[in-house]
Amino acid sequence: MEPAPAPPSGERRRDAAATRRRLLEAARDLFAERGYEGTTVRSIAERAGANQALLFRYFGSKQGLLTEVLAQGGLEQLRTTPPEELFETALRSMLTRSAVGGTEDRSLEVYLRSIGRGDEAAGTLRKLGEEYQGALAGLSGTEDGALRADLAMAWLLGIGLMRTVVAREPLAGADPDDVCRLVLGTLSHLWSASAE
Amino acid sequence: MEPAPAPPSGERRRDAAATRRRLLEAARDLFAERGYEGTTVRSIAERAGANQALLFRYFGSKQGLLTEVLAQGGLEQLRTTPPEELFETALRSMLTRSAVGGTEDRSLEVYLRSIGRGDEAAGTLRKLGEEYQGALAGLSGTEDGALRADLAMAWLLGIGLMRTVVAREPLAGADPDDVCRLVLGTLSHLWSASAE
DNA sequence: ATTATCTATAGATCTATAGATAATGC
DNA sequence: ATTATCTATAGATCTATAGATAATGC
Repeated sequence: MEPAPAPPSGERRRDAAATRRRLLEAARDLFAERGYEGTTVRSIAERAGANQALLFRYFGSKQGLLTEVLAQGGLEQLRTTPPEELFETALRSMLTRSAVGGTEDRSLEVYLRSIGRGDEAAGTLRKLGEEYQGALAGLSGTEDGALRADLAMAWLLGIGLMRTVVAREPLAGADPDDVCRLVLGTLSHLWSASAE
Repeated sequence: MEPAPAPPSGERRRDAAATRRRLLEAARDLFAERGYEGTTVRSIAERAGANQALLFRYFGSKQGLLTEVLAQGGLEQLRTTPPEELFETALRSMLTRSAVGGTEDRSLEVYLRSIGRGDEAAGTLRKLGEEYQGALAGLSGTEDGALRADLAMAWLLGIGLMRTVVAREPLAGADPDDVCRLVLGTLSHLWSASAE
């Protein structure tokens, strides 16, 4: 006999590891939807179907939970993509939010929603940004490659901001291919243009 | 005899209009620095050198104060600037935060720092965005002018995000003229490029 | 017996209001 | 007398903790 393979819904077997995982996923989603400060620990616990006190038992504090959420979402994609494809890859993944419920990376959304007080998540995103910058800076042959890389990243963040946070039409509902074509076509001038 | 022309610092003459104005300016600056929700009414009153209860007397609520801050700033500039200069004006005012204490427009900063939390302030802020879109949409002769306007605004916000929030070099410390030249030069292709 | 989970609550916010006080103008 | 300003506090949050309860494994 297998020992209760699938917990019947409504009832749940005691399992600290699983509860911890549910809390982590609930936090990731709520932080991404409402931002760090806009999310209460009680709402996280409720979505995870857990008691609110467990959050502190397992993560110490709300801040500790954020740290772990961002640590889990990774730089993996960045390191396995060649620089010349990097911008397009990042842009596309921001335009098409794959709706998988699993271990989706939503750290960029979390960051975008938590902008208000930079001290919370800024440090973590700064690291991510540096890696992107380093990879993109070489794309332009010019001396100010790093500045151009920053500007490209700024556009990427801005598009994410307008789409997922502001959610304004027509950008929010636009075909990713159309957006890609416009942005990549325009950006090609940024890489190659002289300083004039 | 002039009736107390300049109030000696430390002492202040009773003046409801002036107090109201000071509250408005303090709110504008704090909202721009910390976002709407990150700012407490007490901190606004303190910076304005006024009692916290006066804020509610003069503006009804914290939300009402935000509405007035945005009305005085962004909307006015928006309506008095011709569309073809609008983007550059907004970009420059975001790049060079003129340190005047007067009626500076900081609505984009407020927008940037507050839009994350999709609750109270969102509605008021969304209106500001729509006005910008409407003004910019006409710049491109193409059918998808609104989309291109959104993309331009996305870049504007993204640049503000990278400069004021992420504060990453070299963008944060770059010469505003250099940034303007690169961005405007690149964007000109966005307005004119065909859909390909 | 161990420990995952829950109850109850402390303590620190924050917005907003009611009513008192005191500086102004007539 | 009018009204700008201040005091005091209600009422509604929110994070975090201490200690009780109860489901598990030996």
